[in-house]
Amino acid sequence: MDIQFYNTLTRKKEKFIPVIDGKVSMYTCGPTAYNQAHIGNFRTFLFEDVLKRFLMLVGYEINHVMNITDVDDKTIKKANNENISLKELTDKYTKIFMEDLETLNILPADIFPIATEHVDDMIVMIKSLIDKDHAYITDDGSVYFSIKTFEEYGKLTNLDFDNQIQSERVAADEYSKETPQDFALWKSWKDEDGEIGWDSPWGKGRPGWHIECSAMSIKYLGDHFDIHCGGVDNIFPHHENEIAQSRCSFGSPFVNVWMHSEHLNLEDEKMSKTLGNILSVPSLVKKGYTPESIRFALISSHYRTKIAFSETKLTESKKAVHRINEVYDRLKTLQKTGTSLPNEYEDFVAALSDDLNTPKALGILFSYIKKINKKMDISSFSEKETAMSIHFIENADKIFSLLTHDGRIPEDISALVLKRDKARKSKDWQLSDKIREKINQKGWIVEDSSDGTKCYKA
RNA sequence: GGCGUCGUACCCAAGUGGUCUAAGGGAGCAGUUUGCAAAACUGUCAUUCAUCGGUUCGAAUCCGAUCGACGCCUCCA
Repeated sequence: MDIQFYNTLTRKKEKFIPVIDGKVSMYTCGPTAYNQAHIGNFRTFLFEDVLKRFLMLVGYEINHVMNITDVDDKTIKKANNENISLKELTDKYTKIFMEDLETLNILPADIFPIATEHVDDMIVMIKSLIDKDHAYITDDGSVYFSIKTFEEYGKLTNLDFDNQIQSERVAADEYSKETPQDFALWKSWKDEDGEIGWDSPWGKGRPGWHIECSAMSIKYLGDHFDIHCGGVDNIFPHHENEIAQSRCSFGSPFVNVWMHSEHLNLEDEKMSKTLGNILSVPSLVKKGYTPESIRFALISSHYRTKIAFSETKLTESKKAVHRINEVYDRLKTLQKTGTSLPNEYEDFVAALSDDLNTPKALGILFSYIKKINKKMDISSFSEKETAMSIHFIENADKIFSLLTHDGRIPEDISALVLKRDKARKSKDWQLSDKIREKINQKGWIVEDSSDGTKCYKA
């Protein structure tokens, strides 16, 4: 079955053919380590996670690189404001980022290259761009990429720079540039940078924003790799500039498929610090939303559509996730034989093969669940069917990761549950209700079903 | 000004020329089950796809116009 992905570069869905048969190399733009990543950032990281897991499921070997940006305007400013070293600041937020990834069960990249550890690689690349006349040095020792030397500049963004109305921001920028849209490869040191700076052939300074991704992606994935992802806001200028630098420096095709995820908004508002509506992963978990329901909320819309995020959505997601877990638990109590998969599994894979249509794939999974529940209700479910159902759900879970994996019940709770079961057996309803109340107060829920007593976190 | 996206039930959300009198989830309602409660399971829930025209044997899907929401045009996932 063909896999198709929407390529931002060509603005259409294309058949996915990896550069090397059976292997996929992907680069995903990571965080800038100057604050805690918010739920909107994680929408993108989760899209990338699902993409990667899907490619793994269908048999590809993945080489995944995600950068950590630990030097730019924001990190420098914040470190100097807080009077701490750049490393102190970025280590702190990198650590938090890694923890949040783990919370959401996002598979780690194979390599997380750090920008400041690759300044030499960037300098080599900048040098080659100067040598090839794609870049020029200004009086203050900065280096700029000259966009007019690259014919394809603007292709990714679909912008025509010859007929652009100059925005105020651009016009107000450094006047030493040849063309207003030329972008910095190297920024010369300024007073406000404080201690932060690196030596280069053009004097002390620091790398521009885009060069790190070019240098690091090429270092670890080669100058022609399969997929490069990020949020839509990265299309311009970040990825447009990456293409310009990389292609001009190496003369190679660089990236085959560019994939970008749409934004997540809070209700209708854009998340922003001034509005104070930033949601972090730990803050949602603290409110009682499980990582699984957060995952569901973020993947139940297609990655190229905007999400209006809300707590209502999380509550609904929690119930949907519960439904999957419920049927899985039910299946687990039955005998099974065989290793085959149901026909619906093909539809499931086909949905994901069509530009990673996660909502459709979830729909297929849920209607399958309804079907097998009905069958189980009238107890005409064979051991073979049980096995098929379990395999389908487990395979789907390899991508979505919605089954509750750490449902471990603390000892004091399970002791109470046992005590209550005993009371129920002797029909001491008063005592059993009392214990139930106690368990509820501790934040757990007990339910009596025909399969026995169930207990899970509220 | 340029480039582009979107508008599907009470809410969320697939579907992009015929199998659509439109998948799936949540809510509601009804039933089954149950010591009770909760949960679970089942059934039900859009002759209609922002509006108006057009193309076509056939349109939610293509084209045009209108209305509405939004993104990008060097901070941003």
